[in-house]
Amino acid sequence: MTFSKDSSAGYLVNDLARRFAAALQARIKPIGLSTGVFPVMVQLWEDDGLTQTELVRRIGVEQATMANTLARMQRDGLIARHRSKADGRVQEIWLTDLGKSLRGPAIAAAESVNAAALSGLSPEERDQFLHLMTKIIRTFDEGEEHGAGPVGEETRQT
Amino acid sequence: MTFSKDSSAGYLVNDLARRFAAALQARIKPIGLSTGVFPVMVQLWEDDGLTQTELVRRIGVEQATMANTLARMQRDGLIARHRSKADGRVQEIWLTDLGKSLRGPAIAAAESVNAAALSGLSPEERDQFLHLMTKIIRTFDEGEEHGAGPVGEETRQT
DNA sequence: AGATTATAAATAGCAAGCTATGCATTTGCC
DNA sequence: GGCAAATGCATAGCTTGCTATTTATAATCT
Repeated sequence: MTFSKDSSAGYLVNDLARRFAAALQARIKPIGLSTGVFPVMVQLWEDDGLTQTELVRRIGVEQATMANTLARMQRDGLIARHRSKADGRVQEIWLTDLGKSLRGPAIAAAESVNAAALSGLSPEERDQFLHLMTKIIRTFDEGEEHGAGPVGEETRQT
Repeated sequence: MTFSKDSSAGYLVNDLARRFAAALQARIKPIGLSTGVFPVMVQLWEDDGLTQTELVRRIGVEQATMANTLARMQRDGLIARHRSKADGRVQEIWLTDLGKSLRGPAIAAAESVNAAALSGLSPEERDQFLHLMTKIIRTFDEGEEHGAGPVGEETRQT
């Protein structure tokens, strides 16, 4: 019984993710961004002044990961954090002028990566691909809902 | 102009990879394995005694990443490293008895993750999905061949 | 043979993900 | 009003990836 990496969805997804990340990194590093920072910027370009909790909710990363990412972003002059007057626990995240200015080139870079990566597929295949991924993500989400469903943890049938 | 994460291939692939990794981690952690170690084990179960360079070639991770992963694997008693007599620079990587013993459960875990993740797709859709990923990976590879092709670096058209 | 070049592996240092834990503030309840 | 529970962030410490550099051993080229 051989485990073939070329027919394992998990293996291929992981491989693909690393390639996408490397390609994006190559294109946005010159303008001072990185892959971890990118999704946060996307949200802030959409809605500036979000709280950390809201960013966590939208991006789906752990709170601690977000805290660290925001710290690097502040260090690099992309954002500023201001304590909320309404609630002393909350930090509001605001883009700096620098951060705002990167929107155009950054989005162009990401779209160019997507376009290049999918350039070997027909338009129908591209739709199929996005559709299948969305469907699989939904399956994962369902697993979580009913507390450890099919994807979460092994359904023990001892 | 809005960048929608739900229609960005890169965004979805990254999301999916994290979910696959988390699901695999949940299943193999109990037997003492982790996601980074898994691909190395798969190769060694196939061909024990490989060199680090050969593992790097087969798995497609950087040499430094492999060196660190192997160090952890040795620390955790999964492998042993022996200097080659033929070439004093080379380290041969051999599974310990513990390492060998994990093959069955580990592969079962990985296959169960794949099955669960794809459980919402029809058999045709699953084939499609694997096929599309393979095709995209090939596109990335072509990019590298002719030194910075479409996916590697931006074709500058100033 | 000796100097240079090439190759195998290790190490340093960073990013980005995770879990677990701690600290401060707010909310809710009596 | 005051205390317990909840909430928002930060910190510690780990894995897994990366680039760049260093060290040791072979190979190659006069």
